[in-house]
Amino acid sequence: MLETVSGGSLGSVSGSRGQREPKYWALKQHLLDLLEALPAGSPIPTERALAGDFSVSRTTVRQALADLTAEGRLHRVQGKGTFAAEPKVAQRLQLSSYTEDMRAQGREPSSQLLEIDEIVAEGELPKLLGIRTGAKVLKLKRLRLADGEPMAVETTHLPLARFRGLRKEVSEGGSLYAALRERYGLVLDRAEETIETSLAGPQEAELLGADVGMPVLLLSRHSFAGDKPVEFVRSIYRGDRYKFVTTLLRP
Amino acid sequence: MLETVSGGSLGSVSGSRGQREPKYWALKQHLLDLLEALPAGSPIPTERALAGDFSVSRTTVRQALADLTAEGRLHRVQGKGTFAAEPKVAQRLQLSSYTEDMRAQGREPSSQLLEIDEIVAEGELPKLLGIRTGAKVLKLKRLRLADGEPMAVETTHLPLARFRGLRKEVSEGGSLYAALRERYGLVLDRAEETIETSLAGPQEAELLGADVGMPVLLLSRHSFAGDKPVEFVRSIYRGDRYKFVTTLLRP
DNA sequence: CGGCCGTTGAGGTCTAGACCAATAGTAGAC
DNA sequence: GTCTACTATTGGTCTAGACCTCAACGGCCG
Repeated sequence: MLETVSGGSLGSVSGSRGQREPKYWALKQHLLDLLEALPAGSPIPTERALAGDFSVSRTTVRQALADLTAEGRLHRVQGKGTFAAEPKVAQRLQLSSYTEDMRAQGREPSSQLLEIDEIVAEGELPKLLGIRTGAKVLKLKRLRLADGEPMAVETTHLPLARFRGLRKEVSEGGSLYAALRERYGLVLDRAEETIETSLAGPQEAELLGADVGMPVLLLSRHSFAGDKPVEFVRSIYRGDRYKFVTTLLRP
Repeated sequence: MLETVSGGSLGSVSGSRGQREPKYWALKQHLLDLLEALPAGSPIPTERALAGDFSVSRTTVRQALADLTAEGRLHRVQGKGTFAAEPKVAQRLQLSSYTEDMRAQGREPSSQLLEIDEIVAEGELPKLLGIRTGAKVLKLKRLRLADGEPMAVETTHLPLARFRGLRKEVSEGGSLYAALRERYGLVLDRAEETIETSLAGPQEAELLGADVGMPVLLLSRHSFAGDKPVEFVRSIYRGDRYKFVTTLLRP
């Protein structure tokens, strides 16, 4: 049976902390307690059951569930139910390829090439890649996976003029960084990264197997080899399943 | 007058992309277009006005507004209205004090000491600080500001035994890192940081002047001086206003 | 046996309206 | 003139119910 500690139901808690305590918030706290004792993947009661048990409307239940889903504590599947989510996986912030990153964590990396195109540089791209507006840019869009699970959607931009033939190589499934190193003799030695939050749109949500509106981590990487810009990458990671780890050293 | 490009209203868009296009999503896209042309701080129409103009229920309008608020595009104030939000501010990821960080960006840093307590180490804390369970820990909770704006809520844990007298020093407004350096001869030379997403709870939201449920960046920092752990910090940053920047070098 | 199909039940979207809480302006009392 | 109290307006919470899509199960038919 589901009950709060404070008496009968969730209703009118307005005496405990001297302030408002919305019902959806109380329900959320209760579900958090419940989740403590639940292994990942366990189903939790249905929306309608929770509404009945706690004598609130389904809308109120959904407000609590939406919060917990956005926090990465729940996983919802239409037609099936709502389940306790998996814990987060760490992603090391370092100047290495995706493949190296994942291997170092004992996960099996793979990629799906979603899109490969030659586009015309405009907006912020010319400045970032050190080329003129209108120059050709190689745009790569890849879905990154670890152990078969979608991890991130990565969009890479490279100046096409410097890397003739790269398109063919990457199309055939080669590693981008390996091709840069072996074919062009380039080793990336510096990168500027920014990390910020955003929300998953329908396209990203579908690719990542996530829910629309889920918080994501937006990672932008601007890489250099010998002070010349080589690539500009924007990656979208599921915020509920991944976190970034970095080690800082005093110079 | 507010109108979509596709005819009269948002209703029944179901022919455009062969799939569902929820009304709240269409409204959200429309508002994003509107925000493009709006300076930060401008008010947008009220919930009831939007509901009327687009012939949808207020609940549907609120779903669109909640998304945009979580994305940091809108700022909502009860009793006043809904406004276009400010753009993000960068926060450099480096092994330095908050004060140094902010100064380097030309912002005036300040702090408010919210809480200072001696607690007993339990859970993960003993391992992180290299002490035994039950040992005393100095817990500092501070609100970090830049130019008077709340930036983050920072909770620091230090092993009390190594730093007798630190409590008094910090209570009197001294800089923590300066005290460690000058009084205990300690220079932090390494830190492990993790960055992940979370949602603001009522307490953090109030301190940060943000809305409950807004995505936040949760930064954990584990700092060392000569291989001995010195502090463990958890900071909560507003995800809509700050992003983290770091430079990575090939060793 | 195997595939089709309807039923059941889950979450997803949406409505129309209610009351609460905070804000800001205004009219009246002193 | 100033202060207080009222009121209109805003977002915040909540209800009770509707209809949708999607997934799983099971029985019927070939």
